[in-house]
Amino acid sequence: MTTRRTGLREQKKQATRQALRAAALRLALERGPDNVRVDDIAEAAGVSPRTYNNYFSSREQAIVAAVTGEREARVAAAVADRPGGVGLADAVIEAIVDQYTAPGEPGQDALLLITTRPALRDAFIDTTAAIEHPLTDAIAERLGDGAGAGDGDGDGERDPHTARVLAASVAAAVRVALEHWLRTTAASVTAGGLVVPSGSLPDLLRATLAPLAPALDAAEQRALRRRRR
Amino acid sequence: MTTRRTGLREQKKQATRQALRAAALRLALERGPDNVRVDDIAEAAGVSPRTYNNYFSSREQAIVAAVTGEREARVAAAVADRPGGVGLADAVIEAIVDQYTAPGEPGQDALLLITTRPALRDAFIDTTAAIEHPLTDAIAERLGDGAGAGDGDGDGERDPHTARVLAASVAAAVRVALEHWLRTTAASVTAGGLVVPSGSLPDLLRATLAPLAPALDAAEQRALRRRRR
DNA sequence: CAAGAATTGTGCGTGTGCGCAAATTTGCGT
DNA sequence: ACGCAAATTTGCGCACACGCACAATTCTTG
Repeated sequence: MTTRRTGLREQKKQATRQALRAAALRLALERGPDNVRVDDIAEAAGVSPRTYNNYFSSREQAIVAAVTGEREARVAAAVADRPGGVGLADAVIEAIVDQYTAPGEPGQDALLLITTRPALRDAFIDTTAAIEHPLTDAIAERLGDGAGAGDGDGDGERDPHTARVLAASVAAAVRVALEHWLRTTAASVTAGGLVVPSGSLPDLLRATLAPLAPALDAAEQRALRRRRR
Repeated sequence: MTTRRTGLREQKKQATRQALRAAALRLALERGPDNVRVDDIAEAAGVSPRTYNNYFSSREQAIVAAVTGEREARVAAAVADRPGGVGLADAVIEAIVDQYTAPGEPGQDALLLITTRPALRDAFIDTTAAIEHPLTDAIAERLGDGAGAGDGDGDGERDPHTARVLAASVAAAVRVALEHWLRTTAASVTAGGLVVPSGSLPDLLRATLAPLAPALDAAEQRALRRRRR
């Protein structure tokens, strides 16, 4: 009811997407990421090279997607699941910290690979942009834009901008945090010789998102006041 | 003392960059943007195609750069020039409105061309990312991070994150505003048949940036309080 | 003023992104 | 069960982004 449009189509689609991600990561780990052609990935996944490009627009995207998974959807769900009692800022910040802290499946070697190669780091950072639209919907929901089931792109809401701006700002802040994290960890890797998994990524995320808390809470107060009217 | 590093080198560099921008826009206007190969642009600017790619990584970037110019530097300068009396939020918002309202040189036909073609619209939207770093420096300056002349990437400041996050958020908000503006104007163009230059872009920018004002002012208050200590 | 260092323009080759149109698969109505 | 419409895959082809090695020009230092 939520995401299935026809059932079998979407299922097969996700299957091939999954196969491509897995193949890309596996090959990138076996040989270096520079010794992997897109033809190899396509062949390993059992599809045509052209089909591969229908799913991912770059080789790095596929590799990174194997690690990030469906983080964007999980973030949105996490925001929606927080009880209404906590403030919007806390809800958003903690939801993000949760989703970016839970290592889930990513093997440490995959993360090392990503932090090492610049192209992969960039692709990993670009991933944060994907959380913007789901997060927009989640925030709009919490702000109580009562105007129906528009999926975020319609112009029917009371204030179309606030949710979008806040979501975009949060995504940008997360990107800033990841950039900083990748820079420092990369530096420490170069210096120490052994990988330092993190300088406490949760704390860094909280510190980076903190400046946005006033904006989030102010928007929530505005929404409450307007709704009460 | 500000931007010149060696003098003649930078001068020639800006000259070729300018030549490439101008050639790209001129050719894109004469023929359609789809009938312009990068070889043509390079030839019109008198450089090799390879050199062209040293300056712009896509054909659309070059065309759009002819219109946007050095907007990023002007935004930063505008923020820095506001008197210290006005709040940070007002300073940033009005500076941005000024720079995005002043049409400057862009001919209306060039703007029409950009709003029409999707690829050019995307490139135009991506331009907003460029204001992030200059804006970071300007905001950091206003927040009075007293720790020396670091150009924004050093870690020597008191709070390295706030300025970066705020600048990134502002850039993201501007991007949201431009996306909305381009969508609606494109729709009205399709509907009306004649181009509608804007539905008051300044007001749209102000409305889109408004949700960030609490964050900007809160950061300023924090900085003041910390500095007084 | 001369030699060295650094930066920029250039040619070449490779891998890749993507538009287009035909072929195949899937969903749905009857 | 069958056929029509929509969506997806695939092959083809072209233009392009980018790494690498090298030549030319400019800045620096003795």
